[in-house]
Amino acid sequence: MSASKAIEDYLKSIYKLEDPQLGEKGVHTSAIASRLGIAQASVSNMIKKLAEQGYVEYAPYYGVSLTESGRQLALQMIRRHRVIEQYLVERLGYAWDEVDEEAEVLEHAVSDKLVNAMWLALGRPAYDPHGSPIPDEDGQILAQTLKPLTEFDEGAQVQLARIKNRSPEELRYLSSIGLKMGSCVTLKSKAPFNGPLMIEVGEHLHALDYRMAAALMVDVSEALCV
Amino acid sequence: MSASKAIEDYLKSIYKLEDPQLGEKGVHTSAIASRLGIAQASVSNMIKKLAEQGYVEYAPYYGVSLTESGRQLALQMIRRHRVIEQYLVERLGYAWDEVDEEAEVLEHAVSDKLVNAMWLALGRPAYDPHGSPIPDEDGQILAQTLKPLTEFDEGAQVQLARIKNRSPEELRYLSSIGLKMGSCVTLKSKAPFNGPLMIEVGEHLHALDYRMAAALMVDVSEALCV
DNA sequence: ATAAATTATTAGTCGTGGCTAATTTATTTA
DNA sequence: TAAATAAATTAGCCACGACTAATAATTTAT
Repeated sequence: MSASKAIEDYLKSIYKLEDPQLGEKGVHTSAIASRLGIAQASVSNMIKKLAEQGYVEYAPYYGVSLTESGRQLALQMIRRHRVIEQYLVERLGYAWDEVDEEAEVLEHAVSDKLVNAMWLALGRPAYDPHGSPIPDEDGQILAQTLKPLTEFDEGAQVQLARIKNRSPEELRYLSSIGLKMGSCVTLKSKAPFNGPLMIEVGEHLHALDYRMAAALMVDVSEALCV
Repeated sequence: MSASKAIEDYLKSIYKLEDPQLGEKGVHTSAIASRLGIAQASVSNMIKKLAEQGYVEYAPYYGVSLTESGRQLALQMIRRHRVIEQYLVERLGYAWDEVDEEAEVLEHAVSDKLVNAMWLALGRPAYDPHGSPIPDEDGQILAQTLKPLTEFDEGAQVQLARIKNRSPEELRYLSSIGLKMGSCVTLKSKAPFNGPLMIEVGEHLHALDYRMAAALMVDVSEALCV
């Protein structure tokens, strides 16, 4: 039998939570609960089931980690999500702030065959509309060497390569100031204490909240902008 | 709250069951059970819920019939299903025998917005890959004046306009003998007692089982073939 | 080292949507 | 008309995946 929507969502969440913290510790059930917006007790129960089915390993008070089988399933869901997003933008006129909601539902409904048909129709894209890499059919995912805009020094000229986890509203705002994938951004100044950044996008100056700037991932090899 | 997958499936089934028998009687719970492949007792319970929610009217031992709201929802599901099927064939290289299974799942996952985007991308098609009419956004559906091939006399030359409810295997067989939407078919002979029909499709002669022939809907205004 | 805070678990409940078995109601048929 | 058959319902069960409330275990801070 194939995994339920709930299981798919749990595995995807665990993957995303263990991704940044490089392997050191397991993912806490509380983190999963908060990410999925459900009660901790519900997570406890589900983790037990995931462990029984071989998707995760679990040690109480230490955390959860994905097994190979769990990681494969998580990556499959991420692939589905990102291919769908890219397809909606490229072929059905969606804007980048409209695709997440739709993909969140569709990823549980599409077959592998359909995902691959979309992926091929698009010419095997490597990235989704937010610049996130699309895992290939075997779950291989491109390692990106990106840094958040906030880590650059004043005066840096960089190219926008990816936007992480922003709400539709924030994405619309970023569009409205002219930002899109590949945009050239000049970092004019950084206010202290993680304050706002002043950035230049195509002749125009904008103040950007620190947390939003931290979601803008740009290429380390600067000066791709001409 | 929006309807669950189960409710959507029930309403679609009831719609399809009450469609041919023009309004006279209600749809029996046993018919619904057999169509959905579930137990009659389960249907009894669900019908109660559907009635509470205003989707159907129900009189025990008489039958179920859709209310206006139930009919709208059913037609919305049928529209989704058929738009998806047409999109898969036209834009993603699916064959007509492969689309039903995929659409059956996707119809519960796509938004109205996505269905309309697909429909517009296709140029507002009026029919799906099997020749079934696609309801418009308001649930209006084109009345077709088609008759099954079995009702024609020997010698009739007709054009294939629609194929009803055939399995993927049967659809593949029909493809393999050269039949597709719009194909010209000459009815050479009909064996008695609902026996097989001999038909000619592009110079080739084939014997066709009566029940399969009865699923081939052709245009009443014959001789569209040249 | 003990108190406080965090983390996790257990027990018991709920809604959804299936199931079987037993029963009731209608309809046929003999 | 009575018996057989068919159709529908009720009662009681199950799995899934959520919930709250109460409890237990582990860290962290004082």
